[in-house]
Amino acid sequence: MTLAPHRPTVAFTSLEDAVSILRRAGCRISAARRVLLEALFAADGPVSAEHLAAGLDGRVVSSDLTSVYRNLERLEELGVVRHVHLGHGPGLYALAGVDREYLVCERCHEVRTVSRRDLDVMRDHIRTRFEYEARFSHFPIAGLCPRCAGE
Amino acid sequence: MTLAPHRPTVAFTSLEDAVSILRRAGCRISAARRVLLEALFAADGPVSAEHLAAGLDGRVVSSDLTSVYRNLERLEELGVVRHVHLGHGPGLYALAGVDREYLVCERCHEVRTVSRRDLDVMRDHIRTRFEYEARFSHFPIAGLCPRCAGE
DNA sequence: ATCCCTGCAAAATATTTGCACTGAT
DNA sequence: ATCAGTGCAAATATTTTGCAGGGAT
Repeated sequence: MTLAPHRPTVAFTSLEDAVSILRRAGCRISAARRVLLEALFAADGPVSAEHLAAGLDGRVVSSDLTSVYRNLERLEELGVVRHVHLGHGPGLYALAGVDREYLVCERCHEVRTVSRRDLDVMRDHIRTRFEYEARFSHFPIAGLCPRCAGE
Repeated sequence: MTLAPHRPTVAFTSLEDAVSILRRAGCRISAARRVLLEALFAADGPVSAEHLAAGLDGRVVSSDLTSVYRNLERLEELGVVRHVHLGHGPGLYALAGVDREYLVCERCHEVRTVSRRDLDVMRDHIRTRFEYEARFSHFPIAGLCPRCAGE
């Protein structure tokens, strides 16, 4: 039972920046990799490997699922990609650079996006209280959204 | 992609209390169910369905995995059982009554158990800031433990 | 020319469903 | 006697691994 290892996020904003990171790491720039990066840049939220491989419903070219998994793993090692578990479905992947963390309602499954800064108070508290460096980008904060909490 | 619905936890301390809850819900008390409850009471932490079905390494009698899954689901609906995702492995089940929440290190995979009260400040903060009723019993707080944070 | 990476197939892991039978009520 | 629940088999969902061939360097 492994968790995604905590990787430092590398700064990059364009697809070509991401390509440079791959090059610097000694990776080859295959068509499959470029397409995957295109898909990740085109996605507007965290998406499953399956969805990425399918080409985000035709928005980008589709590709082989196994390669998508392998390349997501590689990109995650390089700090270019992250994945989050928003529920019981497949892991959802996104560019590591995006400043988003998540609150998920366990009743209506609404996903609320907040910026990293919004959870800094919590991280500070956990650091002080437990000496833990909390990361809310792999598991969301689950609970009840305002509407569901009020029944 | 579903999350475990947020169920109120019922108060119970003994196996017979749990059996009563099942009875009150109109459930039959089969051997499989009694054995599963025995296993849950015997477990000293969250355990996988597989481990429960295998009889916790011989500590209780083993049973059929499918029935274990079905009964865990039922017990979870009744608020007797909860499951938590401590990493990428199978979901881990425990009696809902136990006062435990988890911090998990993403580097060394150490699992630190804290009591619900220890995370109340966080819950209060999230309630005030986001109007969310956070629950840390389904997803742990992931991050880096003191040792791994210090490299 | 090298060998990293691909794409297919197959395996592995985790969980759910179908179905005929059995045992709790 | 009823029918909820069981236990087996099979299906499903997600992810990983093996391997032969192909493309980036």
